[in-house]
Amino acid sequence: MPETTRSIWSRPDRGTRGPQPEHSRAEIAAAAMALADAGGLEAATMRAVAGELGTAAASLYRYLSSRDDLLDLMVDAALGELPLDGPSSGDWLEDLVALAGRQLALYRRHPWLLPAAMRRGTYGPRAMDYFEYCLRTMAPLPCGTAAKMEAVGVLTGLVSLFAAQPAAPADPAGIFAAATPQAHPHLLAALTTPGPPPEPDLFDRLIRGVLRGLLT
Amino acid sequence: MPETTRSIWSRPDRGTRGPQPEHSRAEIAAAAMALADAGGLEAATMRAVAGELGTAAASLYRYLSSRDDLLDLMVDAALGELPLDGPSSGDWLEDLVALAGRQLALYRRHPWLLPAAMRRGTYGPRAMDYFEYCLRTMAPLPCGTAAKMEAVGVLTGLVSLFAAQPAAPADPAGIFAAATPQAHPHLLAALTTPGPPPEPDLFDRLIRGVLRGLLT
DNA sequence: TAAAAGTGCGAACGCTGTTTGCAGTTTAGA
DNA sequence: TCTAAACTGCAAACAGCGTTCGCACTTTTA
Repeated sequence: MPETTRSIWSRPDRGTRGPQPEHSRAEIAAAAMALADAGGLEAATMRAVAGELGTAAASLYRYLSSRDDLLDLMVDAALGELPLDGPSSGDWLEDLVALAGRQLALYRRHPWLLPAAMRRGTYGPRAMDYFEYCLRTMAPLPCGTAAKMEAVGVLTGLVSLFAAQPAAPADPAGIFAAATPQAHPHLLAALTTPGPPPEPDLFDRLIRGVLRGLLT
Repeated sequence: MPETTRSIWSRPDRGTRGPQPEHSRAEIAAAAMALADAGGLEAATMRAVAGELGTAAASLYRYLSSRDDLLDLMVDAALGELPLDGPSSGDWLEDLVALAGRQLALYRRHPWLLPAAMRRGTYGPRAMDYFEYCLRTMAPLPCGTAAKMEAVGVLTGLVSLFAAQPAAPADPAGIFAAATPQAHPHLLAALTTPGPPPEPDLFDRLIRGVLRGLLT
């Protein structure tokens, strides 16, 4: 058995001795992503992934040492869909805001990505490319590196925050069904008052404001 | 069997007919919280909670219709530890910043609370008290109610963001162990450059700035 | 050519949430 | 007062999960 070191990224994907493996980490990750896209993260069971690949569950443990490894692989593969090689606008703030938008779209496209990425193991190669891109974009700024890393953390955190909310908010009257006029007068008033709809570009405004406040 | 309606909050905790139940929802939630505090959320299994109460796993289904109900109960009970009856300072911003600080401490005290609260079912009574408190605090502001609800969402989101990060950040050199000088020069430079430590009151500053920007 | 290392996998293990069926208990209505 | 309905507690089982074991087979190394 392959010695079970900390993360899958520090293990070679295969040895040199035995027969050529019939599958690859990328193939396994792709099969698991397809299952999770269709039925959520809990649909990507070891047995289901193996079935998708035409093999048996136990065989997956030749490629992974645990299901956590599978989730790490899925997160990394999904991050690979985030384009980082577009042309730079020359404005660091515009580039970061655009990146956040693409990242939010990615999280919306793969709803399983947020819970899978939150069980923070070590970062995979794609996550390191992401950090590298952010730091390169912020290179001209005179801030310290600690502040920049903090800013990246807040950036991804804000994306996660918006990704956790559904794109179209559910009916609040249903969610707060048990609100009582005695105990929750303000809440009930807020639910019944129509009021103007919120501005739709909250995400961009928030990202811009927070990054500007953090880095200048 | 109790008809399995949407959430546990819309079901009566017991009928009027049979013998008096030997336990209560509050007792069950307390036992589950103790287990989760000690061994994480996955330690609060139905069997373990039942064992803590000196009963059998199947008996819990007289009080809950699923484990999701148990988690809803735990989240609500934990939110009950958040004091909302303190004196108001008269300054809405100060009150909300103080609330955020107490909330962050709560999430740190119960690390299982964040993942448990993120699987958004409907809100429990304690969550509605929380919303009510926020809206009451923001009552003097001239903003629309939609903007205020948005601000509350961003507030709890920022708390979640900081709660997800460990209090003492882990060694970055270990997390980014696979960074290579060719592909990640900025990242490696950021890791080796000592630089000044980040200011410790990032949380308060961020909350204050975001709320001010969102509500004025 | 023998040994070492790797691969695929059927079968099992321990654990999980949940359901079923039954015996005992309390209340509601005639 | 008495029967029927509703409720409680729970042993036992079920289906599914991640994971391990042992074995036959294949490829590379020395």
